[in-house]
Amino acid sequence: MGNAVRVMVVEDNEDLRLAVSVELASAGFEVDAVGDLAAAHAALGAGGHSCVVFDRMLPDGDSIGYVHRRRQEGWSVPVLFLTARDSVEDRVAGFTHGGDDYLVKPFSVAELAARVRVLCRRAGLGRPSVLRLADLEVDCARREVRRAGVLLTLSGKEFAVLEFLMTRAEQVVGRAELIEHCWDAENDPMANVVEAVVKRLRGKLRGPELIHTVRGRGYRLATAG
Amino acid sequence: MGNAVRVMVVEDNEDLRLAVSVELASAGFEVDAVGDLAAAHAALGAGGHSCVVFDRMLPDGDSIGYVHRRRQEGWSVPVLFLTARDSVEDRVAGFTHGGDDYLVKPFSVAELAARVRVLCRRAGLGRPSVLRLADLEVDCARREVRRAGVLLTLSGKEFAVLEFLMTRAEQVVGRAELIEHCWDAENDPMANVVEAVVKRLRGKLRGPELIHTVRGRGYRLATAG
DNA sequence: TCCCCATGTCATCAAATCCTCATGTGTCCC
DNA sequence: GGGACACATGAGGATTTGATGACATGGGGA
Repeated sequence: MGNAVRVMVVEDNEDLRLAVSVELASAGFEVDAVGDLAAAHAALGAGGHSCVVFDRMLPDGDSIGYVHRRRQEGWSVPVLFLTARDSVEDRVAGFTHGGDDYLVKPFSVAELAARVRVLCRRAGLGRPSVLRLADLEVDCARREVRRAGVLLTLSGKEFAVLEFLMTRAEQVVGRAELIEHCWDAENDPMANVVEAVVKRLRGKLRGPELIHTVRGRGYRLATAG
Repeated sequence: MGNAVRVMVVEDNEDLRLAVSVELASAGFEVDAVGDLAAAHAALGAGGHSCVVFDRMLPDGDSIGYVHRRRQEGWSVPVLFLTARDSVEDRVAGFTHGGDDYLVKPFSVAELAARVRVLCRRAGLGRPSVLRLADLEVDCARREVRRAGVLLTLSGKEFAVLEFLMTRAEQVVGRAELIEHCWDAENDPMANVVEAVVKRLRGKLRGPELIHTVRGRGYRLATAG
């Protein structure tokens, strides 16, 4: 979800880029993939990546030089180089120029995923993803909810419903949609489960009402009218 | 010479052991070299090593199993495996069992030195060997835990679980994740092993509760909330 | 070898959670 | 005003989940 660890892949060969991206994504990473140094530089500027996988040779330059320069500016995101060369000098060069690891082509994507995991662990884990509305904060990663700064303790269902309403803030969410997303696909609850949960939620979300009911259509999370 | 970085080499082939030792020594490391797991275990007991180079197969056992077991006890010194095998599964297995890097024979001693340097740097800069949360201190290197300054004696499992929770402080850690990291890969989800260990931990960690259970999701180490 | 302690297992307890039902309240349309 | 409808509310009970204590087992050290 929102708080996945984010990884950048810089590789000009499209097939390889795709294969690597797919593997890393299926390993649970959030992946950005670009084809040259210029694009990488632009995307990295925003920050937020826990690790970067660089092909050594790119259409607009050698990535080792790029990394070396950025290291001198204090850039510290872990880097893994993919290199076609197999000479020892090259390997050592990669390390001494700010690389944290390298992999020689051809390599296994599974192995790449394992190495990236190690590097990311080292870099610390991803940033919190927190949804906000008025004085309400929903931290999806930590499963925490705060209203006006105070921590609320919600049950699983309560959190699930609130989180879903939050992702659809300002929109009307129907009962069917809510059931579909927050309940297991089997239950055909005749009873008013949703109303019950919403009531408990309202009880815990003290303060100005945020969950508005739209008669005949569902609920809507919003600050005002 | 007193404060040189200290490295352990565990390799049964004498020629190779000598070659590696000489190279690492000339690279500025202080080197201890032994030929089997038993000797390694004895020498490692004293602590003080920043990195260990393990041959995969040793006369008295497979070093991967050894490292995996020690990781579960909370041992955290970076490890590099030397392996004759070149299959991808073996490589990945090395990582998931607590290895930080590996090298396939035949390898260049210069490259080995480069990798060892990286591992030692990681050990030094990476995470501090003592983790803190409120009045709780977990010294990963010494395997010591203090609460409000008083030393607690924890069993291996207890320490492993606490350390893992500590590295994920403030986050919710699921039972599966816990089992994956602190137990051998087989264990059935039948019994409540985790609950048992957590209970014992709570019993020893006197004072304000630090291990909070998040119903339906797992445990969370935190000061409040 | 024997004992002790760490660890895993089981049975049982306590509590949180969630669903259901019965009923109350408001709204809209005739 | 009176239904019909949609939602709100509150209580009770069933189910799930974690906590706890007792016990079995087994490996390591004295």
